[in-house]
Amino acid sequence: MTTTTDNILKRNQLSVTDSRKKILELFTANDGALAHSDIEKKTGEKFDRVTIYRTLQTFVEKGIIHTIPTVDNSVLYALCKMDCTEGHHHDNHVHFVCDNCNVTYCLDDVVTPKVNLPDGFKPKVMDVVVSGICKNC
Amino acid sequence: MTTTTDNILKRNQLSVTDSRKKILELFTANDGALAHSDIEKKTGEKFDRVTIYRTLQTFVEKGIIHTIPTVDNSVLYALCKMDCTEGHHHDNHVHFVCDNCNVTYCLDDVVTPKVNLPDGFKPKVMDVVVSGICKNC
DNA sequence: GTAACTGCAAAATATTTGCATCCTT
DNA sequence: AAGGATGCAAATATTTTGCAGTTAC
Repeated sequence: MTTTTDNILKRNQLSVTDSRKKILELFTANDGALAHSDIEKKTGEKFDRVTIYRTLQTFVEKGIIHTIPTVDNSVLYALCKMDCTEGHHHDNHVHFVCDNCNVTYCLDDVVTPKVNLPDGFKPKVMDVVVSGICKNC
Repeated sequence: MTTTTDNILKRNQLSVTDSRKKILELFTANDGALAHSDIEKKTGEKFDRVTIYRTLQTFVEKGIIHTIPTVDNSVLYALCKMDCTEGHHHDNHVHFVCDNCNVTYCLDDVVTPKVNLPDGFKPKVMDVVVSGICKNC
């Protein structure tokens, strides 16, 4: 049987390995964003730290996941839900960070609003980070 | 003669030292955001790396500067233009990163738009990061 | 003079690279 | 079998901490 994670990997011309499957599963199973350390914990330290770095980097390059800008400058990753392609990531995204439980949500469905920039600034990509209280708190 | 930077420091109950004056000057003289490494370079490595870390941290705590969320997770700092007070930073901000010259601008004057979040999400603070081409490129 | 700030050394963390071995195709 | 992926070791880079000496007030 071919699982969803296998498909995602194959579609991106990546060989299907234990670490990639497991890490990708974490993302599909979770609607929150994950930090490198979360992944280490949730995989039970089964994989080398270096492997996790390389796997995440590969996934970002392929457009499977993307990094989330955070105010405290921790590094967070979340699944790309739609048309992200290698190299360029389609990110008109809204991210939500809960002040209480500290989970970061990637709200792909929320439409990003327009902003009026000063003269001379030409916008291309926009990332929005909202913080507050989430639906589960 | 009392300079502006001196005033800012005094207003925040910080003693006026060389490093603090110089680093604060960099921020007031620049409309872009600064990374730790920028500060090292622009001060001509005159101050210890540790002093810069501590100075920046102090400024953030006092609400003189704030960190900017970046997609590539580098750590950037910019001046707070208005009513930021100790502990809590008033940040309905728009930040603009130029794809060309790579400068980050802190557009305090731009009004942040409203977004419609899914049920149960209560927004408090919103940070917007726009990238594209800036007025000088 | 005293409290606060700085610089140096070193510890703790985080990230990257090289290479030999193992696994996927 | 061949190319790519992993794990280990080690090199770098980044950030934090402790402490003694110096400076601002």
